[in-house]
Amino acid sequence: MILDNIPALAPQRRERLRQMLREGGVARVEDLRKSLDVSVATIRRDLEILEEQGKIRRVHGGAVSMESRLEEPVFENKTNLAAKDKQRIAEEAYSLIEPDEAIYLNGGSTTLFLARLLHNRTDLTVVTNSLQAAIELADSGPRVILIGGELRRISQTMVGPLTSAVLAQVHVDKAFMGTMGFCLKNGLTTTDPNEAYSNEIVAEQAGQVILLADSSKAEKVCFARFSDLDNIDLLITDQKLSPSYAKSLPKRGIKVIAV
Amino acid sequence: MILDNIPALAPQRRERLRQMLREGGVARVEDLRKSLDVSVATIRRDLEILEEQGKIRRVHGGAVSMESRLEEPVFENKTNLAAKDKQRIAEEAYSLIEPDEAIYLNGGSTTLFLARLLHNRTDLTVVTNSLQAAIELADSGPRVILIGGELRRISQTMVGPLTSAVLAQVHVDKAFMGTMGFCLKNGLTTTDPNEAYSNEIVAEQAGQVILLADSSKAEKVCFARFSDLDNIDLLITDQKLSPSYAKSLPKRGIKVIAV
DNA sequence: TTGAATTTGATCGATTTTGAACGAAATGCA
DNA sequence: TGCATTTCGTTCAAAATCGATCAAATTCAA
Repeated sequence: MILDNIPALAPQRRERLRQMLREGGVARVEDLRKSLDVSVATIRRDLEILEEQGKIRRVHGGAVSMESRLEEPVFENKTNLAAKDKQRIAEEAYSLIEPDEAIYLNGGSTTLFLARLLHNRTDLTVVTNSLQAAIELADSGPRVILIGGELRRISQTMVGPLTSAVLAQVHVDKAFMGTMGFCLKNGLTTTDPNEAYSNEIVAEQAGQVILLADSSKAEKVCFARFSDLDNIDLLITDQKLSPSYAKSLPKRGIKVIAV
Repeated sequence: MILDNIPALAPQRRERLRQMLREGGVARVEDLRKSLDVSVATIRRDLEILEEQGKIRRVHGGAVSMESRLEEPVFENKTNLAAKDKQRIAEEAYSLIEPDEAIYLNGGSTTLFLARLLHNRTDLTVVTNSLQAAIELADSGPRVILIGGELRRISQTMVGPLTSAVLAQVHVDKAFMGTMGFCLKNGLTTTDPNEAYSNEIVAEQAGQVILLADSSKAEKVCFARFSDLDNIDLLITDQKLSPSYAKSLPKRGIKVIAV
């Protein structure tokens, strides 16, 4: 623990507030006050400033963090089983990438795992609608082409009609796609039609479509459909996929790799 | 441990200040005074100088180091140079934004300051090619449209021919543009032709073009030109712009606001 | 050494930050 | 619904910090 006899500088204190809120997601004013050893008035003023900066949102009794922790629960928890599956799926996907290829990554945590493996691959071109993937590769790595469009905050992806403008002008060898659900009857589905729109364009144009989906996605159906299952060339999933189901996919022309 | 009875020379002392701040991240004026055995007035003067150089940021009670102990970021970050001027310029620019407008922000530190003021403006639509601006607004704020294109790492912006695909489909009321240099004869210039390309498209299409440029940019000329000075409707700059120069601009049809 | 220019330290009014007080608003409970 | 409790926003005063000013000290150049 920290024992500041001297009061911390205001920005320091606000940074700690921000962090505490980020970690817990929410916090009450009273708890924050006790942790930082200042008056509630100061806490309130700090929260007001952080709200002004868009970092948090104030609610009665405390505040909630507004910073996207979409993937953090997955990433921080290395012991998390789902995270391990996703990591393995991403590694398997990585092994399929050949030199100098152009690949597509859509939004989602599995494809973000894959993006994290690409820092040394300056030979590649990565086309993506995932802001987080672009951020991950913003410092170094392959050539990054982020397709334009409207930012969908909940998924941190670029979506909407504007995406087609860029997608129409590029071609990728392999599209690595995450999805909310895949299903023999209903194909690939996701929650948001705008999201589905760009996925659909990519799935049709890509040289090869490779689905990255852990077994929990099997036979899940969401609102917006973006592709037939037949469009898929390869599914990389984990070993918890039921064997009978796994056997039915090759009959539809889909190769399956279970890692 | 330390026995400087001999008073350190001013540059040495400032270097020590810089180091102490870098090590601790932050420090209060009083502690620095005790460490260096000079008066608070001297500390304050030194901090002022270091702030001007962008090495630190002064806050009430002390200062925060702006130099990461980790590696230097690969992209150039001029956010800390003339930060006060840029903040004021951004605030003036903000006051010009009317409800429900669509605005454009290009890359650069001044426009990033402006982006930071927009967190509450959910009425706006922000079109930008700046990855950092998009990140700033990724969690809350206006509607964000990031134009597609290739990521130029050094400026963290989306550039290249693909940008025109999206830009052709949107219209903004006001374009707030940063630049590397503006010049009566050579117009607006920046270092990279790809960067210039998208700037040029925006400057031609926008309802109003508002140049955000601190006075150090005056009469600077860089490699790639992207607009005549006559395209500009308004220049927001700081008061260090030479009065004679400031007077010559209105003759070219450019309103000048010096903050 | 002398004198000008710069740097430093001290002073003091102005500004900022903080904590406490209190009425207003929101929440929980009967 | 009505009432008790908690939380919020505002106001105010105290404390800390800041910026401006000026005189003393130091440095530099002749």
